[in-house]
Amino acid sequence: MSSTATLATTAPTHHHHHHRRHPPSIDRLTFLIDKSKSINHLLQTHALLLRHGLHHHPILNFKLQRSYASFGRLDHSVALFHRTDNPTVYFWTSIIHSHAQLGLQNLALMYFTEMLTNGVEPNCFTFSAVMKTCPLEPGKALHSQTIKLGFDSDLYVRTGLVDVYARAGDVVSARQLFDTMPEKSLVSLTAMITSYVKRGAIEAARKLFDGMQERDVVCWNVMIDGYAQHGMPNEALFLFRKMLAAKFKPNELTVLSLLSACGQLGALESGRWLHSYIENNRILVNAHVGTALIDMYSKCGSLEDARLVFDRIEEKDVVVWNSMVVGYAMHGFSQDALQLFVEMRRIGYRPTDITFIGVLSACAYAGLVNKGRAFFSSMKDEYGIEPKIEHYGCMVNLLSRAGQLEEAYEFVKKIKIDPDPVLWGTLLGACRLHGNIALGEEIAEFLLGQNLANSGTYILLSNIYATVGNWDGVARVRALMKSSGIQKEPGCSSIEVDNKVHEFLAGDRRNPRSKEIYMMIEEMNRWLKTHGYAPQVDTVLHDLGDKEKEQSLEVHSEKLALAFGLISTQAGTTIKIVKNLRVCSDCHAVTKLLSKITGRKIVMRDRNRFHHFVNGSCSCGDYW
DNA sequence: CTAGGGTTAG
Repeated sequence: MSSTATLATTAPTHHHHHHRRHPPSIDRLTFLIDKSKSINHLLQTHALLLRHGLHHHPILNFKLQRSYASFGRLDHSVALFHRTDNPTVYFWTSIIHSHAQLGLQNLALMYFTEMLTNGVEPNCFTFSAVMKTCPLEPGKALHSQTIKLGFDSDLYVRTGLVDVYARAGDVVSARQLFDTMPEKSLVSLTAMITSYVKRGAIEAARKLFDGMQERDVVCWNVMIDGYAQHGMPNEALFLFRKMLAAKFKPNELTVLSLLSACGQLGALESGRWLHSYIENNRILVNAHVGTALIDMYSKCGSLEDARLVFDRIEEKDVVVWNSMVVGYAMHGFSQDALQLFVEMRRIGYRPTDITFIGVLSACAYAGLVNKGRAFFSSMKDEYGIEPKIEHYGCMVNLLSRAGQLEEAYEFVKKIKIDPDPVLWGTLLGACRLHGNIALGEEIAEFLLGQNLANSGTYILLSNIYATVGNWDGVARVRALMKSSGIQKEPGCSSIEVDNKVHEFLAGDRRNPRSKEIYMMIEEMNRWLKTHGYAPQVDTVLHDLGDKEKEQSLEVHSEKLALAFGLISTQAGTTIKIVKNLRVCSDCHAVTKLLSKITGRKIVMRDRNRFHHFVNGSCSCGDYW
């Protein structure tokens, strides 16, 4: 007994030495390679092979190469391949697969071509490997080759082809290949669903999904993520509940999609629930999950939680840092954002274009014009990052917030990229804030002439006129909108109570507690009146009398959500509201006052930023 | 030896 024990605990090198004259069997070596737990294990087995002169054995060599690749050591894998004379089709396929897996598509294709040049016949496995992440053009060439060789009906090859066309956005060809498949599988169905989801054809995707005979976690993830990525976050959460009810076990990718959905909804309670789900189910909070959590907490208005997650992520990458910097910035906590930026550089992270989105918006919110300008030039000069339209957007914000509207305009005109509607919208918004009619009209006219105007353009222009009391202008815009059939995008505010997200449109009466909500609105109006508040009827676009205008303001979606928050949460609780558009100025003023009257902290997320209303004032400093 | 799923943004 004791001698057996000694043998088992002997170091591997000794063990091998002991067997020098009796080389380990091929089976034993195969086992060692396949069961390697670490790269070191593998290196030891490799040494063993060399010692016994077995390194030319085709199967062992092939398995060794595959194992190196799976540990992310493509360098070893490639070296081994190049040392092999006349590699078999298996070996070629494996080296192609290893490159494709890591997204090295050009190299994968290069090996494929080389293989053909060497007179080695590809098989179904080879085609399946090389098609992975292959672009459309070479994909089409592969397609005809498979037809010539009679492989195109093979389940795996065909699924690969569906995926090639799907990834290239050619959903028609993908569907045709899919429909004519001799046999379909869960995977091919998922590939087709993915194709629809990528184009935003969620209905079509859902139809296929609903018709599936069997499902697995991947297809659930694709469908849930489809909703999350296409502005239907509530549906994503809804489908997730179905997934749990159907007893499927969510994984890391599931929670990533759902955290994004919670962030979009501002659904803090659901987000917290997911966070505990992650912890209870041993899903590792790696950089990906960590980023998603930080983003969710920031967008749900809880920066404290975002920071806690940030501090606890062991292996932070630049994306993790970015999400925290951006989180601080969008809440207007500029100093924290900039401090974190300094810290990340000190540790040695290289900022990316996203980092500068955070840094520049932080400067804009804090009015740090010169600092922002300096960051903007350092982007290119110091870090070699070409500014994108988004960065110009930040600069326009920065300059116009500081009142340097003309300079912002000049800035936009000098941009080499074509300015887009969002950028012009930012500038137009600045004109509203500074009551600069002349520039506002110039921009709006330009946009109308270029056919770049959207409903936001009209609304902003009208708001500019309203700011300076130019009612003729307001009326003109209204007429223009009417004649060109432009509809205002409906404002929608949501609030999460008891794990459920409640959405409100203006004048909405769909909520079961509607009656109480409108009673609360009346109560709010009485409070406001006592405090001498006069509704900003002038900002109302519609052709209505003052009384009606007042009434239309009273039922803005923000106010309905706020009233619902007041009647359905404990006194003293922070109320968190998410709005799809910018906050209207009447609602902003009302919310400020109500934060004082009710003693509640109110956090409102609008399309661009957060407003923290506390005791009668807002963190945006009335500039948004 | 094979096929399908992902994080930060004006």
